[in-house]
Amino acid sequence: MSASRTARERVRAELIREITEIARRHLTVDGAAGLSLRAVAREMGMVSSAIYRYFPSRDDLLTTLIVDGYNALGEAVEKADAACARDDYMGRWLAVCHVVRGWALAHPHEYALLYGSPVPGYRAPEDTIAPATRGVAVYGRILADAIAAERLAPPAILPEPPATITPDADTVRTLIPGASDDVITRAVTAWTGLFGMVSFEVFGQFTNTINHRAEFFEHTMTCLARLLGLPS
Amino acid sequence: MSASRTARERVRAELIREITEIARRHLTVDGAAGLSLRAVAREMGMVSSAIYRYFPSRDDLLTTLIVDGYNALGEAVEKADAACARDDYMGRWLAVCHVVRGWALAHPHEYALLYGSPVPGYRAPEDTIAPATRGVAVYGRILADAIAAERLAPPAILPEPPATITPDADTVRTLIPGASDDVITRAVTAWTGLFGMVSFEVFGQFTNTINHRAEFFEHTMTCLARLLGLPS
DNA sequence: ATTCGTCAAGAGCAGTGCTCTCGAATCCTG
DNA sequence: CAGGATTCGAGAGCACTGCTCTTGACGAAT
Repeated sequence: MSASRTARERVRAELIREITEIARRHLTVDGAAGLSLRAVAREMGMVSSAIYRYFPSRDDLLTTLIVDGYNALGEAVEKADAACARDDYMGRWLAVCHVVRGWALAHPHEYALLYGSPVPGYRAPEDTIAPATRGVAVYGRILADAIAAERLAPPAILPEPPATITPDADTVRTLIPGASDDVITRAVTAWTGLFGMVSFEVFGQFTNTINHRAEFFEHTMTCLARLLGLPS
Repeated sequence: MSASRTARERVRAELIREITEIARRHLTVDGAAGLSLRAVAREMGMVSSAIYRYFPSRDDLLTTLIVDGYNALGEAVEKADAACARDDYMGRWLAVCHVVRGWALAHPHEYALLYGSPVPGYRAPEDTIAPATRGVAVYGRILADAIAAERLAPPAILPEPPATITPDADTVRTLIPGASDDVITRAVTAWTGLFGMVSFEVFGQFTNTINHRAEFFEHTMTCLARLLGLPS
């Protein structure tokens, strides 16, 4: 029962892989709503009903694509972070920002699937939340490292967060050990700022407005880092 | 040719109104992908082909819904701003934030249509860009008023933006007269931060993480205002 | 009163997700 | 190795979608 037992299981795993591969290609071309089980089956030389042997519904196929997307982005984030000097906290943050933006621009439909409007009658299953935390876990590690090295110096321009959010901050603190409530809220603000910026760009909110987007992005992410207190 | 010429045009306008009304109700219930021309026609006691007398395609119906959405949100923003003292710049900004968040939570599918992933093969026509600027115009006016009153004092914790983005800043400056490039970038950062936060909440990115969302939102928006330099 | 434009209705096309049944191929067990 | 159990692909079919085209009826202008 190591990698593959029977021949049937081998071909089954291979078929599942091939289906998701074709589906991902259709997704990147036509978007989530254009993903058709019948079209995938047609391309595989199968009949549509045969697909249902491998994916009980279209939503399940979509779910694995979402999971794959989170993993792909998460892995890219991990690699970008790993390529930086451990004590270059600002560089690590900017690397994460750039790889998120780059991945989103390279795979806009997949990005939309992860961070855009949820698809129609689709309910996000439990399987998606674990891989979804992969990217933000890296982010938390960067901040935790900076805190541990006493290099995080957030500028004292903000009011203290209300005590109401302490329980929520506790949840986030599992990702950023040692962070105060103030740092937690700054961290979430910067994180949502990153994705807000990327979403605005990917979803076309910047058309006819911001054209030097790479430079603009670079600068605004640096600003968010400053708000966070990351050392330059 | 004043309000209504012939009886035929009257009933035609009324039918268009009724179709969009039913379509909007279907939209808020089932989402954009669940919006079906046939279902709308069925509810009106019409046959599906009759709808095409009034909307040449499903995308055109969607476009008017998008335009209506931008106008509804824009009008809400305008009203919220108008209800504040003109020199309470922080209050006006927070009012805008709250009304955006409230409207998004009350109409998640419509919000997704405006600020989420663009629908499948749908290309945003020109008609949508004008109403889309209604909300951000209010935002620009708030900042412009604060600048004119010399009450905008952004904390000097950020690096100067690169000169590359000056042409883009010029474009935004038509909305915020008198703003420096630095203020412009801060303003865009705060604006995307607002929508990033709202999108994360509406699209379910905060589930199992941030639960005291109203308080959290209030605080983070205050932080963004501080970054902007709005007086408390 | 007749002509002309507008309209609702219906049939129809091509496509979708999904279910069911039916042989055939494959696997596991005796 | 043989037989029963599982799994699988194929096909038909249901209910639904957006959209097109034709047909016949109604109302308004000439």
